Amino acid sequence: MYSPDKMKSGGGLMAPPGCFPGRYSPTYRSSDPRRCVPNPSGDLFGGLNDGLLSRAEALAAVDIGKHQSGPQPGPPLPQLKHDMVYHHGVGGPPPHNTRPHQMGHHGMEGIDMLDPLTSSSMTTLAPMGEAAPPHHQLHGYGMNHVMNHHHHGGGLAHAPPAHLGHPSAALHPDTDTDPRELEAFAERFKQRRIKLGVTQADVGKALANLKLPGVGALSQSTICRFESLTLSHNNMIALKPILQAWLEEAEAQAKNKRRDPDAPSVLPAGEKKRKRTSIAAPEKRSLEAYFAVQPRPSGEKIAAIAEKLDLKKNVVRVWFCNQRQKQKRMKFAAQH
DNA sequence: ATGCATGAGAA
DNA sequence: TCTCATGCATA
Repeated sequence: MYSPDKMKSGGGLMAPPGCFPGRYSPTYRSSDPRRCVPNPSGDLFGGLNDGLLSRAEALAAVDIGKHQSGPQPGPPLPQLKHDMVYHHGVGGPPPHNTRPHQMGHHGMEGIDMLDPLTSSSMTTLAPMGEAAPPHHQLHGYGMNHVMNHHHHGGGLAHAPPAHLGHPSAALHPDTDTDPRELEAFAERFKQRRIKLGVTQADVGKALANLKLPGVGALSQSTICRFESLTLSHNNMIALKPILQAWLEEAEAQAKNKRRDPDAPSVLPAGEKKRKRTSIAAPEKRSLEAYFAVQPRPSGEKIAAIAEKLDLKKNVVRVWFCNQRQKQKRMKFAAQH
């Protein structure tokens, strides 16, 4: 389960005054010109027989077979369509209108009607295979001071919700960490933002003009993720006060009709464009199969998988990292 | 809106 | 090496 505990531990809210979003320099290194190479030889599953891998391969093979070979009663393929659904299935959702998950899944492979078995067992509240790694760092991303506004004598942040999956669990006192509160805020935020006629990107940039200590600009991506609650719990909590501040400021200005005329928009001259590798569907399915049996493959395993799928090892490694992050993000929401 | 990626900090 | 916050590029 997630464990927002011990974050910002013992006053050590390391907030390097120079470390805030929107800082680093562009480090494009045109990593690799190679794109996705859809398994060339078709020898996707030859050789390499070591436990998990072969098991995963079987899954992957089946999956692939279902899509390119022919009809097969495919076994439970862990369909990791874990796209967060920030819904607290609990009893009385206090304040907020029911917002249907607004994730517009555009180009996703149409493989959702696979098997309700695995999906259900996962979406319920499965704490995922994570044995709760005892490390949580909430490193400096400048806005620490701000998010700091919630007391706690200097020790740990807030007591972790000692309940797990109890529908009627206790409502901890900390309103700032309450998922329902966050959800409600995100909803309000988006609504009011739109009312102001401001885009997500605008908000991101405007944040820098807020001059809040240690708060720089954020990207459209982040604002979007905040609104759609696709950030980690801690991330949501950290960003809330900042966005709230912006919202209030923006509405205040709107009311006064005073639109700041000075536009500091110094359009950054064009730079190298980073290219995004795109993993082809077949490879992706294989990766998902591997992930199902071993979310955290060793370096060698990764190398093996990479070679099999004819992908760069780093690409595979990053894929697993991102996969873990996704499966984990807002995971706690399911418990609330 | 989301996939793949970077980089800092912690293990 | 992993996690986590975050971003660029793109569907």
